[in-house]
Amino acid sequence: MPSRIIVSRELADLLRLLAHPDRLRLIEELRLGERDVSTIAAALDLPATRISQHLAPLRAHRIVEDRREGRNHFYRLTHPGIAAWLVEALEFVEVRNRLGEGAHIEKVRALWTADAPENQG
Amino acid sequence: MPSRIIVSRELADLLRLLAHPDRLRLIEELRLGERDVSTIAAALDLPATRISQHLAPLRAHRIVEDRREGRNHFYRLTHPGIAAWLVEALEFVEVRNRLGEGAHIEKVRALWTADAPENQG
DNA sequence: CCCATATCTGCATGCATATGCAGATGTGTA
DNA sequence: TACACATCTGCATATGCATGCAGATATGGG
Repeated sequence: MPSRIIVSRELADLLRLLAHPDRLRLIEELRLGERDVSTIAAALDLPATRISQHLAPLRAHRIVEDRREGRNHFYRLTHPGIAAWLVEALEFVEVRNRLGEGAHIEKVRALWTADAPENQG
Repeated sequence: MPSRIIVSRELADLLRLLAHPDRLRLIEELRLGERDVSTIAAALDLPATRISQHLAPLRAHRIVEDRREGRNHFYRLTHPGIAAWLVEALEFVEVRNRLGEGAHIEKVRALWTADAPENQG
């Protein structure tokens, strides 16, 4: 099998893994720094079980790494740059959607780049 | 509904749209320049009907644009930069996969950046 | 040991997507 | 008009993922 096809599969796996609103918000939350499951759950207003379910595949694909401290599991982005990379994708979001929201995309994008990240290396 | 959630939805839609090996190869093919459906089908060794099916959602989300010339429909990337952006994602592909292929990721990545693109601007 | 907390894993249902194929649409040519 | 070519659209089946919930595991305190 040609390498080109292998690459496209791995890339597709990665994209599929990221292609969920909750997981994107989760990654955005981790951009602000290390967080435990309950804290993420509270920030995203979702049950902790759901967060754990989302974290499992992200952990398997090394998108996030975890560290245990007592009963809590702290998660962080393996590649902090992935958050910035995701924001760049807004460039390619359909124009109709941008205008439909009644707000400039730059404003919306600011929501993802604000909040003083701790680990933005 | 908070804008942050809206953004995560749109972004997830985009990622889901791209998260298919054939569509990624299709985009990579278009990076080389404008192509008609049959030419893409031949390059990817897939039936033209399948290519058309993949192009439909890409067209709907303005990832690609089309131009008709006689019986042929020529497609091109709306944002040529999306191809380079996708290549950057290889940075985040699980390390185990990289080593498992027995080849340096840089070599594989070269497959996606070679071939003298016409519209890489 | 018993219990509460924090998180993980497994399972069932429902929904979305991929695929293959048939048929429709549009275009060029005789 | 008839026909071939290029592409699109619609439909049926199968597969995969999301969700919600129950139960399992691990840790800390009494």
